[in-house]
Amino acid sequence: MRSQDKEEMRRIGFFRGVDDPEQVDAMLRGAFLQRFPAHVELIQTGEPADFLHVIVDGTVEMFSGHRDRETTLGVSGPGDSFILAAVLFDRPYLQSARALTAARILMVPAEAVRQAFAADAGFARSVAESLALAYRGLIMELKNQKLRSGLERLANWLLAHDAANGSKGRFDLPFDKKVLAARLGMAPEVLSRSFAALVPYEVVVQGPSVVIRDPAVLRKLAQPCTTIDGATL
Amino acid sequence: MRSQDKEEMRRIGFFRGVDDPEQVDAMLRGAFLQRFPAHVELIQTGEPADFLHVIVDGTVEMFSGHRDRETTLGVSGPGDSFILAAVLFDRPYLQSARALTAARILMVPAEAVRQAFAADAGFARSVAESLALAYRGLIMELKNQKLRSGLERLANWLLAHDAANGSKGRFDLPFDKKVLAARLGMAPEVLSRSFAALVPYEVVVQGPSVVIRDPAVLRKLAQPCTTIDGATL
DNA sequence: GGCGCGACTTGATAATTATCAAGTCGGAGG
DNA sequence: CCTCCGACTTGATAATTATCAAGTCGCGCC
Repeated sequence: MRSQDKEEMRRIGFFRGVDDPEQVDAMLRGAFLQRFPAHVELIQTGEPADFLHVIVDGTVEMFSGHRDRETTLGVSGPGDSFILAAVLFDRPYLQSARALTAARILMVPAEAVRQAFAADAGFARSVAESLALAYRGLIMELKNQKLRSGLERLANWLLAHDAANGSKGRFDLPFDKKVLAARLGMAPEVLSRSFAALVPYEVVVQGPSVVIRDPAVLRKLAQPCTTIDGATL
Repeated sequence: MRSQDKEEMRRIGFFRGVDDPEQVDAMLRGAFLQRFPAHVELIQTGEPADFLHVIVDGTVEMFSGHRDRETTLGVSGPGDSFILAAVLFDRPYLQSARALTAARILMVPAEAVRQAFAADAGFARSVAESLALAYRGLIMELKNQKLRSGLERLANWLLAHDAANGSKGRFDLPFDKKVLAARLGMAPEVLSRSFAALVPYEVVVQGPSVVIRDPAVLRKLAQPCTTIDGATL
């Protein structure tokens, strides 16, 4: 890793909680900062967790398949990492990852992460906090999946995405509809029909462009709830 | 808490990773060891996380509702706790808990847990490991829910439960079928029909008694997979 | 011991979602 | 600039699941 890249990596959020800067250097010593084009698979389900991947730039889709089906478990961005739990226990990945856009990924050797975890209390706490946040997100997602219909999930996703982007009532979908469908747990055809079903609720879609003309009406259908949709921290 | 109870509580698995025994004493100082009868709701979704609950004896159902639906997110037993993530961040519970059997629950004040987390590196690591384990369990559960049909989930649950109980090919369901249905993400009527659908796969059910006459046949339908069903550690 | 309530099963129907097929359109690569 | 491939939409049908209703059975409480 180039000196100037190392300088930049020292400052990323992932290392912020580390007490001893020497631990950050130890983790960076064997690390790679890799640039990937879109569509590349970064890790695969079932593979041993040799690296912790930290997203510096770009968007990554976490997904997995079983038999002839595939689903998207989450979409991650800068500051997120994958997969801490697999690295901590030195167990195979339970998910695959694919770059949705061009991405820069810091790949930290798993052993170095475990050593820092064992040696640095601040880092251990930081890891615990990341895992707690991820855990809460998954509980919300599982509730979303089990307690709501596909249409409700879409409506709530639209409202949450709008809120996270300044509540302007209009935005472009950040990724393909195929990915959004998988993320919401439905087939692409069903997402298409769900968007059509939202027309009476003043939602206008043209390609990736979405306009929510009357959020209050959509909210009536969606019935958002902080324990499923809320910001976790 | 009685002296002898305190002695017993010092030794539970939850405190095993703590470096400084004084931290365990500090957590136990304001703690309660409470006995609850079956059916009692121990915590409710949306409530502030004032205590960390550790199950000493008994079985607890983690569940949540939305609008007029309810689902079971997990069933926990001795050694498990709830809910670490809420306590760490001092955020409301995202799940409710109900005793399925009579239970003894150690209730540790949340503030004391946070103080020990900040002060004791061994405890912080132990918390991180618990959260990592729980996280992996949830990923498997979300995959189970999104990638399999209800019948497949039941078949895999039966095989996993049998394997966890000595692979004798016969066992009694550990809780009501209503709870199992909710746990698997289906209505009780659908569970009933799913059991009936398993008759051609040599599964015999009488009340809570289940016999798996030919595990190989059931496995053919279930298609178990370590990244969805496997033991996590 | 009897009564009442909730778990469970079964039947019927509605709703939701998946799958298959066919066609359009846009973007990427040659 | 043209061609090809994949995303997306629309139509049709199958599969899965939810919901409602009604009846049975077992357990707990009085």
